[in-house]
Amino acid sequence: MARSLNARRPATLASLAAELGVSRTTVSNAYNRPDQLSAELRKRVLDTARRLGYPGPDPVARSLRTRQAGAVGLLLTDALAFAFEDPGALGFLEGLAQSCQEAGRGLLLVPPAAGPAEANAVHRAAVDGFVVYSVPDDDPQLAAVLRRPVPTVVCDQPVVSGVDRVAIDDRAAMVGVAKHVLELGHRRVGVLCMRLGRERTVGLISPSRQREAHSYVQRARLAGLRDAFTEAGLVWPSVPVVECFDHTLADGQAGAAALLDHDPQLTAIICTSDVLALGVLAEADRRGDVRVPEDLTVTGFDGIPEAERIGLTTVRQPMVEKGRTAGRLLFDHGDGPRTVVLATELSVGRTSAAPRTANVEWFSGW
Amino acid sequence: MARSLNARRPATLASLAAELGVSRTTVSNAYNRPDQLSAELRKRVLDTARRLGYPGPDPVARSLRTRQAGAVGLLLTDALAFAFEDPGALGFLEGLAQSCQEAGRGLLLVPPAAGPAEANAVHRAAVDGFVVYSVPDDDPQLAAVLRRPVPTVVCDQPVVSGVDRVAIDDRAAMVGVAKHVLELGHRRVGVLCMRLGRERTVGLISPSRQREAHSYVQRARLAGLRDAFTEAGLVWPSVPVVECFDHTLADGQAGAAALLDHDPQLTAIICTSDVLALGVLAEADRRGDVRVPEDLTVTGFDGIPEAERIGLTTVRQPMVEKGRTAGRLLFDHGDGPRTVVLATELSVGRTSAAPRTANVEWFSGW
DNA sequence: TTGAAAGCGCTAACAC
DNA sequence: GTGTTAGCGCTTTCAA
Repeated sequence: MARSLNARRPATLASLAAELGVSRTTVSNAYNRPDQLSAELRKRVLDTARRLGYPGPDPVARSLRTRQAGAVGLLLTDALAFAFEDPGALGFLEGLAQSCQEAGRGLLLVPPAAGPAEANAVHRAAVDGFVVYSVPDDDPQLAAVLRRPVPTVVCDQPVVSGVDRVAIDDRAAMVGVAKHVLELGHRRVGVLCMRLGRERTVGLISPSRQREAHSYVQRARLAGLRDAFTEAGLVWPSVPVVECFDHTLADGQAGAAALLDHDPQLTAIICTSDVLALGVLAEADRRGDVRVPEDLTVTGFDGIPEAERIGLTTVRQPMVEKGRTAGRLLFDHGDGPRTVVLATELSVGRTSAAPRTANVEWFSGW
Repeated sequence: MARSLNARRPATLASLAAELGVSRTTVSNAYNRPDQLSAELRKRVLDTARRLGYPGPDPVARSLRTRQAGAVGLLLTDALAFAFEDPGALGFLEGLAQSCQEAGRGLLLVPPAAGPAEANAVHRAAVDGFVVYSVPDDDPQLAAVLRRPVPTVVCDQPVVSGVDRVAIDDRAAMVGVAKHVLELGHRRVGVLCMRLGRERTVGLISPSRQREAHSYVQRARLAGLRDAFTEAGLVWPSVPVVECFDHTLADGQAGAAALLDHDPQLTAIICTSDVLALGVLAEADRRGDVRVPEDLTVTGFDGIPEAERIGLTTVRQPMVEKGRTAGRLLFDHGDGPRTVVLATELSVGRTSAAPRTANVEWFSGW
């Protein structure tokens, strides 16, 4: 691509104007304001342009002048490809793409940082605004975005002052899941969560690591569990929590194995995502002697299509709507920074039931 | 967003230089060529920048100067969201995103045309190159891309002179499917294909419409069927072909219904995509009295994950690899225009079998 | 090391 | 309806 990158444009607006013996304004108008010149002159301009191989006004030069890029930048966790494998991210992308299309804006997927901070792709992105989707709190690219003087919308992230935000109430939703599980009578419960920080962690994690998680969403969901468990009289630090590094079924399965090896008596595993929950189901299936929900209750979070299909007990959240809302906030830039909190819904499926040795009597309810 | 779009930058490279009492070159070097000035001066520049709220060199101005945008444009059929709903497009996108990420380039999804040709988003895209994925031959956006003086790669499209291309041999692959079905003994076969043109068509279509299809891929696949059927002694124009407008399971199901209503004696339905084939399976299931493969053989094309899972007979094509190759062609711009044809593989699954009243005897083989 | 000068290609006021 | 003037903000020779 190198050579073509530096290729001279075959013709410019100025050279076209010279060829035609008119001013540059006239040529510019031929493209941008057809009503500002005679149809006949316009045709002559366009014809000559074609003859000279002039492809129309250079987009970059035009952007510099008009201060509009006609595109929004999207910042995602990790690899770009991550977004295409994660059903949740995919829904978000779909919604955002819809908004962009309606607004006639392009959607620029910004590649992750690689190398020195100064070379960050965020600094090179020619965009009118950014959407930041679920990146760690301490992500340097997020910091770079916030420094750029363009409107920004964050999604599934903590509040940033002066920036629009769209989210769900992760914490409350997780409280709902916990209550559901506890009300069924479960007392020996394990938890599977997604990556909390940059480092690859294996096995059980401590409450302090939970609190210090760099992922806002995971932190909030775990906090919801902690609150509900504590309120029910359970000792949260004694609840086994396993962190998965990759957000894949395979990692969820490995996490489930760790959890079940740690305490074979567990009657329920609560997951902070559906993908992980699918991994738990796979592990239960592999073990053979663990039937769901008879022997093990499994819950997820997100409401991805696959979860819906198999009847996973989970929290449905409107992923597509989230993306669409992010776009809307960006394009209908209102007065001050706003936060839109979307509704979620507990969806009780076929993967949760009372434990076999349920002893619901000594649970007094909420 | 309007206000912020026109917002003045809080500071520019020039104002920073003035404030510091140095030249603009020095400030520019502080960002782009750290080795060209003392570490101490550089620090002073960067500190002052932070204090003044200077976010670093403006990406658009820099692009104008360097003639590099640091991004690749992607042109897709129809709606942007299509990319995230269609499993094939998704795989392609994933592969392309990988290439872009490795090359440190952004990936700009160009919104579809809406309105006058002059307002086409292709003309506004600040990119160093384009990838065009499976758009109709007569797409005005494609024409606009080809006029832009940047390298371009087309994928699943006809050859365009002077432009790199990545594809599979759709026709040969479909000949393979047809042979498979014919060798099983099927003679009453129906065909389900994707959209051939811009207009919404319903029901059976004529051979002439097939030949005049604006979708290269569909044209090639149908041609493969025609060739194989003809070679086997069947009369192609008598083979019912139904066109689906939307590439969805629902449309595939409706198409299957049309086909089965037209000829209840069909023993096989060949589809030009897996998604459509899944629709056929759904319709067979709905009818109850049509079992697959006992009563009906169904084949797809693409090898999407869902097809793999249920054991659909189909043609596997490397979608992700296709995307990655497109990126590679763009970034390692070689000598002349090149075409890369990727290999495909017939995958015989559980949805194809001999017809119940098979009369294989009078078929002499190939 | 640093600075001065030149211009990337275009559009928006404003005058004619 | 058309032209003139003045930059948008930056990088890059080249000279000091």
